[in-house]
Amino acid sequence: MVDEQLKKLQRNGLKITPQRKLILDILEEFSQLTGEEIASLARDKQPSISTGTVYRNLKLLSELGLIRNVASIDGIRRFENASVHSHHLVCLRCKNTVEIDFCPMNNELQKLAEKYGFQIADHDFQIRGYCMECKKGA
Amino acid sequence: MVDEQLKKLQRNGLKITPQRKLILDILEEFSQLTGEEIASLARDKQPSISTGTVYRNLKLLSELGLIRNVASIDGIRRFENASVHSHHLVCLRCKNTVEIDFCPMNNELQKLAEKYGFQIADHDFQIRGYCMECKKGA
DNA sequence: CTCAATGCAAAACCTTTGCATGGCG
DNA sequence: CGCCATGCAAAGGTTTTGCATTGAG
Repeated sequence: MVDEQLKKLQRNGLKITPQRKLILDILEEFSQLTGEEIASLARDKQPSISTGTVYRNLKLLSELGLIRNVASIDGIRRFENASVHSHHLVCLRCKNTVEIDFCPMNNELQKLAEKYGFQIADHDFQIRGYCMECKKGA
Repeated sequence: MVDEQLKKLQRNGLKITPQRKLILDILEEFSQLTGEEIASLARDKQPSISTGTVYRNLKLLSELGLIRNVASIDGIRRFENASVHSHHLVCLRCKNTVEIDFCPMNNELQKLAEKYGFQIADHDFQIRGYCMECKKGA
């Protein structure tokens, strides 16, 4: 996992525990996982980990900005590693993601928002479909 | 509400009930509502409506494509009317939305996706922040 | 009339929380 | 060692479901 993440924990007076490492590791490997999925993957590696701990840490890590909730068209809450500002291609089948070097946010859009007196906080852009592997099997 | 929506119900052998009309009406007026909020607004107009009916219909109308789940960074599931392809400015406080005439999807992006062997199904773009009214009060 | 849809209430799910115990710094 | 974090289990909130009844076509 990214060392910076652990340092950020420490800087905030929080402890580095095996459980937190594990969660960060999982979100390093996969993106777009639900709380349940993360808990399940965590249990595979450390059976004693409790669901409460997983959710508590997901919340805490979100607040620290290390991970984030992501948009999802199906309405299901998922998490991803927040180490980069990025937009994704998300595979609807395997849930794997491909980062794309494209951000729709631009000056034109900023001005458009201002025209409505709207103050932008953040944005989200997501492209959903099927990755190369899953396209084959479909 | 949009008459087309009712026809689509009929075309699928489904019935037009006061409850369904009500839900569509509510999502005509407001966007970005949670299931609970919709149920609550529905109860205001028709106290006898049951939560089960609301959720059953939200699911059914989603499957028909009349409404859709929307992305939300806070992980909370919301619904909106699917009558138009649109992108929004969403106010984080009052939940009102402003439609913007801007779609990030373009040829460049299509090609980028193809480069990864990715087959695009749909996409979602959302700008969050504060509307004119809520900005004042903040 | 008939079958789909509703209301009601219980169940299922996911997430959060209180409390005693354990373990990182 | 002290205090934060964990595990456990119970509580909370939202969504789903079974069943008898109602009502749209």
